[in-house]
Amino acid sequence: MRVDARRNRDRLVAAATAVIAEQGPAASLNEIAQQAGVGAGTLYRHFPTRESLLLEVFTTRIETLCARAHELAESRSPSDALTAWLEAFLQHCRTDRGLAETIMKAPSGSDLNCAVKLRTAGAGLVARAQEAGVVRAGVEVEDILQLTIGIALAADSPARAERLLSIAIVGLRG
Amino acid sequence: MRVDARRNRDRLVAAATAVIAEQGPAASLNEIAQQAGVGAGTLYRHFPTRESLLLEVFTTRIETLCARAHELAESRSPSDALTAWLEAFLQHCRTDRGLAETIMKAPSGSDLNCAVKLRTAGAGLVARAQEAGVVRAGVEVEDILQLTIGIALAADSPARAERLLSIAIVGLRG
DNA sequence: ACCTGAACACCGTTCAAGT
DNA sequence: ACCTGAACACCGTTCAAGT
Repeated sequence: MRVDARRNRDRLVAAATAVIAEQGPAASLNEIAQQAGVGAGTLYRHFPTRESLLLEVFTTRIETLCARAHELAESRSPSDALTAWLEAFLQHCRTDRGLAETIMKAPSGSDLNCAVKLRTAGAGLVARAQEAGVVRAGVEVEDILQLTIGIALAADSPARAERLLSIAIVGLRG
Repeated sequence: MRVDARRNRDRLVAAATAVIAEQGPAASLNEIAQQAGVGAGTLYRHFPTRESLLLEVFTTRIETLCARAHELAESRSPSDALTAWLEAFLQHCRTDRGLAETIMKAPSGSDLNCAVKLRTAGAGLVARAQEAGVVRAGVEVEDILQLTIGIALAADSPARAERLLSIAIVGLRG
């Protein structure tokens, strides 16, 4: 990769992070390119779809969540660890609607590994919770993630989101 | 209301129904106006926001759901009635993403009475279910509707949606 | 190889001009 | 009173032309 290409890519991600934080995940791609000091075509070469750009922007946040999963697995009971992690995930999805929507729409066989990482991190917590009998057998990580994302998208207030998540968690026990 | 105004309004709703069925709730308003044989300005006079047009289009469907609530309340047990109604609601939201999103975004104090009607119809079923001990006290209709809408929005397949709803219903019992 | 930026076909929304 | 439709400022996306 040529040095100027690398530099342009970095600038695009930085600009996208700033603009998306302001305008949300539907932010204008032209504006992102302009703010990065780059032609529109360059943005499209580096990121052929909007989703690919969004996933790049969210990578840091997703990695934070994965790290949190490992911390919780070591420091808390199976039940507490899963609950705390889902609450953290819910917060992220709510402060960043783009995160929720992007993960939701990412095809399950996606080669974009950050969504995969998230599923893997969650799977550990879920398995522990199932062994402890807090989550009934047959429930998949994917079920739990989608349920949490749905709550993040549909809840009309933070308090409601918390409440719906706790209802969902009770439901997981069977 | 002048007769031509009335006629234009009807044509707009008919055109919107057709176009939205094809293109989803983000369908082009210009195209709807054009297909209705009407100027763009006329659409805006009758429906100042996209949401107001969407709610008009969905009114029929929402009334169907309300009627179903009353039928179920008379013919089934409290538990079955609520479950069956939520399944019907889930189906509607999934076949018509616009329905889910529109209801979700409709301000709770909205004067658009179709969303209110839906809440009222649901409230009867929820109250019965609570008396029967199938839904724990403290849960609001609004909680249940938002949870179901969230599931409709986030689930990646019909089978998943069904599964998530049944998890949620278990959670409602407390 | 990589980048630029004008060009294209759209979008929502407004508003002077018509009837 | 109500409607029309051209006009405006956008949008995503492409692609010839440049370095």
